[in-house]
Amino acid sequence: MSAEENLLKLVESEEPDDQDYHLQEQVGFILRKAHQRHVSIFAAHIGDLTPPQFAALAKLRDVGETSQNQLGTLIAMDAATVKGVIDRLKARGLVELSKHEVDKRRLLVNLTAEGRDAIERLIPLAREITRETLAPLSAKEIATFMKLLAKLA
Amino acid sequence: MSAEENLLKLVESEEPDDQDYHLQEQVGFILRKAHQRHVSIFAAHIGDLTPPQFAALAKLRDVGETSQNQLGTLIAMDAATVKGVIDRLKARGLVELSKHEVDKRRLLVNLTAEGRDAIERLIPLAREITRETLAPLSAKEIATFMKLLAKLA
DNA sequence: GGGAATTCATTCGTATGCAAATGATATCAA
DNA sequence: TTGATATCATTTGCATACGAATGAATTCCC
Repeated sequence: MSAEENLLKLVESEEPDDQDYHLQEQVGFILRKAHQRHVSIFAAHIGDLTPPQFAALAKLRDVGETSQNQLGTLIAMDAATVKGVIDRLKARGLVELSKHEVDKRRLLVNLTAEGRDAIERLIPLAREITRETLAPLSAKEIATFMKLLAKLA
Repeated sequence: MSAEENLLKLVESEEPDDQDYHLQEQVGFILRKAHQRHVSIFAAHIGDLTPPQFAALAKLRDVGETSQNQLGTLIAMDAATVKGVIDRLKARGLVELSKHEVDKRRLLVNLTAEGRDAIERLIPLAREITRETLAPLSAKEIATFMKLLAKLA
């Protein structure tokens, strides 16, 4: 039975045959592989920064100073994860931390001059990473894919 | 400028404006979020096994006994990662290890009876996970999306 | 046959990613 | 006002994920 037939069955809630379960046809598995491929392309172009670190810098460039938690929300990282990312960016002098004057719970994060330079310099590379990641698709396919992927995310 | 216009520019290698770089429109970022969402759906249905652990069991069910490295290749994990996954499955009695008689470098992995029971029991849940992950899309969109995603992975 | 290159597995180090527990602060509501 | 709740941040523990280095075994090829 083809992958398409299996998917159709699945969506229509027909009774599936366990013999027809194939890992390599499952969204989750392919999603994981596509993500892996992208990370690999990213690393080939930007070796000294990870995608999450880049995301933090890029978002700080957009929104300016924010709290660590708020930044995490903006780039889809939980509090524990964002802390590690910010710690490492701080250790490299790309971001600086300060206390919120009014709300003493908050830890404000902002780009340093060096961090701003870095993100501006990296954005053209990031465009190339996006281009290369999408290279297997035609322009029309890219438009379709991005629309559907956004629905899933 | 719209996301679509930016993508078109990018694909056609026109000069982009750095002001128009938006993290939330980049494939990598959305791919990461879609993957996160899937993992979360997976955890809600199968709490005592991770997607990589499930993948290892499902693939062993397909192919039977294989070497650890070969299994890693089949489920897209490098040697270091697959070792950890197999170690944990072994600790739980779901797989068993043995030495290859001829090629003494190889470590053979196979399902135990318990492991086989587990994967058979979990496959219906995995179908439901796939269904729920794809729920935001129509049947037609699913077919399109899976085709394009496969091209990227 | 034997040295070079390859393959298999392990280990180490670093970096996400998330659940759960904790502490400090802020807000809400009776 | 104060007690319950909620929010922000940190820490711990566990599980991927991968590069790089290492050692053992095999294969390649002259």
